[in-house]
Amino acid sequence: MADTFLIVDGNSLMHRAFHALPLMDADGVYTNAIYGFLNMLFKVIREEDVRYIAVCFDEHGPTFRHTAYPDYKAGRSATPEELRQQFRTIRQLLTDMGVKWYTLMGWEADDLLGTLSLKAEPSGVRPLLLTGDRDALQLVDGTTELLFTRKGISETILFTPARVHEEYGFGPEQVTDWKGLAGDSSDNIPGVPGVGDKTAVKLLHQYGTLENILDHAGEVKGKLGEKLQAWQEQARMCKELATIRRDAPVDFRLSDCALPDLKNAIPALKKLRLNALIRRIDSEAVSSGAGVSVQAASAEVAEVAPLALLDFAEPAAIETVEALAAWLSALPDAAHPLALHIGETSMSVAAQTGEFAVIGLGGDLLNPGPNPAEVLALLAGELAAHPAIVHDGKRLWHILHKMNLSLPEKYDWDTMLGAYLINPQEKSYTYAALRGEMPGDARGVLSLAVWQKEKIAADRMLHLMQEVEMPLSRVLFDMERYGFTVDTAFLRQLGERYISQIDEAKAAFFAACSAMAGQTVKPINLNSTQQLGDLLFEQLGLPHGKKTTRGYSTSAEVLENLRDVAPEVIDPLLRYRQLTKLNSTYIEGLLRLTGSNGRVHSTFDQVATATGRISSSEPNLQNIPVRTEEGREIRQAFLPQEGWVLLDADYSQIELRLMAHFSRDEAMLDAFRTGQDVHARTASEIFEVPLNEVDSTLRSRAKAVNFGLIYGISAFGLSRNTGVSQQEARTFISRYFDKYPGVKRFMDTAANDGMENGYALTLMGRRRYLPELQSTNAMVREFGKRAAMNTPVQGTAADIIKLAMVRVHEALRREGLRSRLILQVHDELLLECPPDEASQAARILQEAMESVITLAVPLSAEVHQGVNWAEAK
DNA sequence: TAGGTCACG
DNA sequence: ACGTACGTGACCTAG
Repeated sequence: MADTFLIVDGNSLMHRAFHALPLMDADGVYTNAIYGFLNMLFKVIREEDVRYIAVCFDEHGPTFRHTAYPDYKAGRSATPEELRQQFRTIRQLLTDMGVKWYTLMGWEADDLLGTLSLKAEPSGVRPLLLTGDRDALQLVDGTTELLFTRKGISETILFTPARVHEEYGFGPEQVTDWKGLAGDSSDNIPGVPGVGDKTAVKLLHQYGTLENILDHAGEVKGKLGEKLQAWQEQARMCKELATIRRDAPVDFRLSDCALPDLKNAIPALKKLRLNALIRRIDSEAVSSGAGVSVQAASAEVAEVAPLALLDFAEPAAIETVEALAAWLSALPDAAHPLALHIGETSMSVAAQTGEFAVIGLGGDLLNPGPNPAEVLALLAGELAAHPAIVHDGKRLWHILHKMNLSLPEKYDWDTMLGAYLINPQEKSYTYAALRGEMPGDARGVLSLAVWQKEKIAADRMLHLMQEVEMPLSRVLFDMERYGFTVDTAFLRQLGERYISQIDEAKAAFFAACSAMAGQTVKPINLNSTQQLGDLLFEQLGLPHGKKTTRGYSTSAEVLENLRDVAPEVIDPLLRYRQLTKLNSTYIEGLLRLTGSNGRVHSTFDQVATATGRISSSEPNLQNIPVRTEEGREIRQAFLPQEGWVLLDADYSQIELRLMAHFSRDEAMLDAFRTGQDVHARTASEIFEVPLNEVDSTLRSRAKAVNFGLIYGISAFGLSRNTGVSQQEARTFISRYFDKYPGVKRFMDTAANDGMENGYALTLMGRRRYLPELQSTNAMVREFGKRAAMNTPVQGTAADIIKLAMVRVHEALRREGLRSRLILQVHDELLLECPPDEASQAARILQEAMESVITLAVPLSAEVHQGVNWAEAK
């Protein structure tokens, strides 16, 4: 095998390292880019068995590209000083090490890569390019390969011509054609306006080269064709700008590039305090993991339970129900909390005063142990009087209720809910998973509870625990118990209709495929994305977009883009997808879970989400269709108890109101205080048109911006979700922040607080740890920032509706009503009520929801009544 | 069991 | 900077 000649794009790698790693410094001198660069270099040198090496840098000053196109790279932000100084240092370091580096006035590093790889070819070496710049993919051919850095700089991917094809759907020789069409915003190369990556790939598939596309622009239908014609000069120029030159006048001798002894760098690395790198050179362990770990000193991380067990008396081993009764009667007075634990083969009880008993339930035929039902009845009787300490109260309430036993009067602590508040992102909240070294009995539960109480008080969540989460578990217990009536006959009828339409869609799809292929295509399992991808993209040759780990993506988003190419194939397929989803999840799934009483009893999981929301499962009643007319029909099957009515109340814009509250942004506060249509108002502000001239397009764009804010906005996300270009999205966002500076401040503060504290907080003090903010991977850190911005908003909305549920539940009982809460869908509550109670219940509901907390803007809830869920919306 | 897809707020 | 909107659960296929 030929010797490897590693040719490095120093600019690209330094930039990538700089942005991927947190700023590190040695006495005020920044080192993160240098560290990342060398780390990657050492890793590749070892893994690829490098024999020759050269590093290329840009040289400041105009290049031939600027001469051809004065705006080249104009939009790019200036290199920050923290990076510029590292560029100076790295050149010196490379010189010290004896690593050959190249730079040439008027030429970019890419061009040097192209030139060196070409010049080296005759020596019979294997040129291997190392870069994070996609342009360089055009240099890949039979001899030259390319290592592309990914995920910041922590990974590389090796490109051969075949791999380029696989990844992008076109070959190295088409890279420049692609750039000519789609442009490159980072270099300020415009391409053809309105043509993005996907359209460009589609065109290249059809016509091969840019020139051929432009020659046939007349055949391309619609707006796209017009644009191609109008912008053909620009496209040609962009292609030229993107073309890497391979004829730079450099003085190159392979022998200059022989790999030197890396130890030469040690003194300089010492000065920069890059000890980890020195160790790697020393030990020759220039190896695995370019990953670096840097911990922020002050950021807190989630704590785990301590091991300390409280003092207990020797366990009383109890074997008979009579003995248990005697033991219980000797317990201290009812003011003391009592912990109860139900195990597989035993039950145990522990008092805060130190008493502890275990009752084995087992035994055998000759010596039968106590009957679990009798034991539980005794314990429940005792527990009813004492404040109860339990793990997963809701589950216990179900057990007691099924056995017709009374529930504890006072609820002192729930270790499952405690563990959730301490850290809402544990994998599992079973007692077995949480107890650590604690015994698996009531002593352990009690000890854990005592520790948690202290911890939660210190974290200022006692109120959230005692006034929100614990009372809520009783409310959820009732909701699960009551269930929701389902009209099974109606569902079955709807299902039959779906099935016949599914058959039609399927037939239409295969007919269209056969017509397109010119022969009968073999039927496939339409539910298999693999088989479907093969049919669409291999057999029919449709242009494919994104790829997934297993093959081609066939998501609705991808299919939507193929509609103008082959509507007769795509439309029935989308229809098939929609109908099978409705039928299998919402018709068959729901029917399977409907009990003989005609009701479904969902489970509400109080410890499932990172933000404080509850989740619903078996069935999930929080994702019943509503957005499309056809899906919405399913809601007609959800009924109140016979003869009753449904009330549906939802918070209006609760998350945006919270954004207004947190940010105290004047314009936003004003919108809510004066009861304006917020999205219209936003549109009027950012598009600078009078309120009465905001049309539906502007309003819906503004609405998307508002949504984006709640999610921790990014231009990419906004563009992908609305179809506007990334450039436009950027403009919308910056105009938004100009008009709503308070919101901008809030977002920045949220991200900063998260970084400093290590967690995000809601209004009621719920916390979510964000270890992602300490990651060395820039992408992971960005995610952490968005979560830091979103969690206070989503989490506070969750706090608020939870408290409202507790209040509504209480108020209904206090007023002696039979009306009851049966469902929560994040910002919406559903009640079923006897008709004569409906108006009173509606008042209670609205009043409780709106008065739960006082914010800087009013909370508003709208209540509707109906005979089914569709009608009550 | 994991990944892809799609239903909801 | 080469990836990306936040939070969920159910169904299906493929290994």
